[in-house]
Amino acid sequence: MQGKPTSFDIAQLAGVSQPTVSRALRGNSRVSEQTRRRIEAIAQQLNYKVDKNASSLRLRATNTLALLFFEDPTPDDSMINPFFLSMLGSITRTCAKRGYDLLISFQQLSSNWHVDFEDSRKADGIILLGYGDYEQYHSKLEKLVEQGTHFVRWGYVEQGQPGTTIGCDNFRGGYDATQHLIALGRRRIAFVGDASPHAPEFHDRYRGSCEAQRTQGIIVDPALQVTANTTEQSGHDAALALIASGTRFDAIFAACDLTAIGAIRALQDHGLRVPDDIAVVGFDDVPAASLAHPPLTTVQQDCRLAGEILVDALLKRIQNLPADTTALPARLVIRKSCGA
Amino acid sequence: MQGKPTSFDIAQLAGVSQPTVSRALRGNSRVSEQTRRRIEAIAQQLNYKVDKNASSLRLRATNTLALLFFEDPTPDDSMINPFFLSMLGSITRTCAKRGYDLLISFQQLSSNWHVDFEDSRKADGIILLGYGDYEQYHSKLEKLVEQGTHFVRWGYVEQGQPGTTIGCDNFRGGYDATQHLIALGRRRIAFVGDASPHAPEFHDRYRGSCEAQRTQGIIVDPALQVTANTTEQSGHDAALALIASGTRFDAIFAACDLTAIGAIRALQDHGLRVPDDIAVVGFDDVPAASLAHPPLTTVQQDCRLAGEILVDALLKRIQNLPADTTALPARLVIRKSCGA
DNA sequence: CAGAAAAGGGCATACGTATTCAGATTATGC
DNA sequence: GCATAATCTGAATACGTATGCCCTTTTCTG
Repeated sequence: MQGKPTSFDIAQLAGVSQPTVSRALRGNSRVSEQTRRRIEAIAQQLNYKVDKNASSLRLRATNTLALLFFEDPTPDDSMINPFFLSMLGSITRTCAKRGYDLLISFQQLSSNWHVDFEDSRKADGIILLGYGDYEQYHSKLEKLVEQGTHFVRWGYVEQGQPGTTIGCDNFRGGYDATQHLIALGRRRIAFVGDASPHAPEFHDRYRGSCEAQRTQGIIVDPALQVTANTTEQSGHDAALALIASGTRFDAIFAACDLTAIGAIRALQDHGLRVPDDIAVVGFDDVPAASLAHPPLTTVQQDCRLAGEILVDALLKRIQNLPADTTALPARLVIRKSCGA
Repeated sequence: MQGKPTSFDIAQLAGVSQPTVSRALRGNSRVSEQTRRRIEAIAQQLNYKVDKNASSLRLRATNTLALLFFEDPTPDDSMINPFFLSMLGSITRTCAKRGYDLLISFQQLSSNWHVDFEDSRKADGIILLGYGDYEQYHSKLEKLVEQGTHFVRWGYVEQGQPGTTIGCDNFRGGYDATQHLIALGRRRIAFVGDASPHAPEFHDRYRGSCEAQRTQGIIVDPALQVTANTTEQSGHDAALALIASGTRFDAIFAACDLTAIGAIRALQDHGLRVPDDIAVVGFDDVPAASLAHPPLTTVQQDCRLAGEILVDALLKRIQNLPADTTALPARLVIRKSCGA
């Protein structure tokens, strides 16, 4: 025997056949306790590990999940939205707990990811993470369903969508954030983010914000909606545009924390005090939110829970059990930036 | 044919044998251009993908790398050092560029990671990332070498270590950071971080700092070294301890940015102005560093470059080519927190 | 104590691909 | 025109594991 030992090597040393080794190590009840122990001892001694490739080939299952990140607008290498990074941490850990390996991959939304991982049997199922143009996304999801690929998705939650989606209650988050600003006496609340239906999560946050305003008798001014993507730079630029427009405003609800942080920087650069002159609320509660100056009030998405639910939902789907599309609660975290 | 198509299915439709399909799709020159095209067309049409498990089994190569994170002290789920997250981004992208998949896994330094991934043929090699007690680490590295496992490591750079290590010039980084503080007129420079040889990266940063001080005729006061780990909380606590000790100090060099940020918070909570009263320099240049208030002067490690080099070095090792242990330059990034 | 059932283990084979070796066909050189 | 080389393709097989099926031995059961 040279190279890594195989089940045949173990079998020979244990004086049994190869199938017996396989059965023993997999816990098949048809091998006696005594034999099993002997085999296990020898396997351990030789540092034998089951060859995952051969095993997966035979079992038609890889015990591996694939995590696909989409980054539509950012050809820039370095930046990953910290919110997704936090989720990644939770997903990784949950996979480990469940005995699965995790394959990760960054994809352009436009590429052919939807016909790769499972078709080549690299993974038993895939988790989709990321923002992007929903139209483009949606059609690919349908293809995944059609192919019978197992997948779950983090994002915009709507019953009747293809597959299982886990997301947060963006509408409610937007509502609560805005409600908070109103309670602080703010009346001219700007929305910095993509309010178009192409970005349904952000669209929902915006809708929630509008609803809260209407409930309080505030007439929503379209001039207060400034489009930005999820980067700090974009938030900075949008805030500058807002200031330049001359529209009066006393608060900003930003579609995500990075945007909010960028906006705060722009405000401060213009001598506006946060929160005294302009109150700001973000969304996500990324680690940087509490570090911002002033600390950012934001709507927290529970990454840890989300990661767990995503993985568990996917595992259910892999076993062909039903897994429901679910909206997790969004929780307002009040910090200093919205005023006392 | 039911289920996913195999090379036999393609062969039948193309009127050739299975081996010909395999050869055609792998670009073996011994199949005619015409035949290849026909086979490729049919494969595409049926959405045929090579079964990775079967392929890997046969080729004894997986086209997959494994990334192992160590988190020694942190049983806390949520926190991953953002520096490593940045590196993760770069590693992932480089893997993709090189046509490799990436398997990621979080491990306790004490677990048996060193006999898992490659033995079970899940990956062709592994990348090790993370801080931890070097003693424990070192012995496992030796075992990896002994087993012939392909690996590269990010961390403390020293010629003659087992395997290939890529790291940054921590000594130089510490030197430059401290030199900068001295140039600003600071003379009582505290080090917040683990200065023990068990944490050789940080130890080197400390040594560099001491060297810079000595060069300028400053006598290093051991009372100014306060131990902390890499978390914000720990930096906060260490700064409090330093203040409580009554030792006079006018600057802090923190072993990493999170520690620095925590320390700044503690200083500010005590009414000390940063940088006016106490100048602070960090290490890593994580995204949060520029967001901190005031923006943090720090020593940048080039994550993007590091990730690329790690992957490429590992690929070399997998091909049994030499891959040198390398120290990348550390670059001081001056921001506001160290005074004008 | 006979017959049946249960327990334990081996034989053969399948999973899907890639390569070695040999055969077949066509082109080339003299 | 024949030998030789060059080009293309197929048959057989190996990679390492897991399981259906069958056979042997032991243990019940009445």
